[in-house]
Amino acid sequence: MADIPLTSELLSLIAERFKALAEPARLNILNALREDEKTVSQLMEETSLGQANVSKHLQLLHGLGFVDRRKEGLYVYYRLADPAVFQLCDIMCGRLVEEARERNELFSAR
Amino acid sequence: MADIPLTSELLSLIAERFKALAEPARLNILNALREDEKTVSQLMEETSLGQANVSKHLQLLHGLGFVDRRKEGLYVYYRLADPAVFQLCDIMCGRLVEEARERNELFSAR
DNA sequence: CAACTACATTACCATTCGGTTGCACATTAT
DNA sequence: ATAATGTGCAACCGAATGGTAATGTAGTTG
Repeated sequence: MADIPLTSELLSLIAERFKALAEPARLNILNALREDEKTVSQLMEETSLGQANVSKHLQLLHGLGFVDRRKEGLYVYYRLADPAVFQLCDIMCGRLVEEARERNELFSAR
Repeated sequence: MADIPLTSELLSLIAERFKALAEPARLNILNALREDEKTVSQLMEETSLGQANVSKHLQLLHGLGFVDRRKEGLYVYYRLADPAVFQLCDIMCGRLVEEARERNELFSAR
């Protein structure tokens, strides 16, 4: 983990970032943004979440630098700012995907 | 993120694993286990956490497969079971470490 | 101007979660 | 057997968190 002392402050900062990804709703939003930048309304449709809910999650992700925004007229477009997110998910899946694939419980027929 | 459909169930499973790392106390424990396997008592000393607290965190980490245990006499030795944890932290640090290094706020003099 | 739309913000509620206390269980020592 | 030690576990409490409803705000349209 680099050659840097893991002070309790640094551990808290790392934990804070993990916490942002520790929520299905936010992972869902980030995954929707993987394809393209999207407005809050579009994200509401794709994720089936309420407006205030999506907005709140986006504020959190924006505050931590996971997403950027761009206002255009009446709409606000959000886009990924940290592609490492999916690298993290891939690693996190790892054995998870293996197990799931074997059990064939979570995926549609392939 | 692999070529696998991200069902809501899978998103929940991924989020659950991120949540395990979204806590300074657990990151502290995992980091202590990086050097070597250790007993609950040793982990209590290194992390300055209460006994029941350490035990509870270890149960959670064990349930998700992040750590393994080995009972020897009166002691229980815990060890890392998923080295990917630190790979995740490294990535998660990324820009975080950069920013911190520049501000020189979080690290002792180097 | 007023009406409408897209989004942000606040307040509130229900749930979750980290930490502690107390107790139970297993193992070792006397 | 009794005492002492290491650990697990249930119950509880206060704080944090996700979701929602209501309200505010900026920008557009008529």
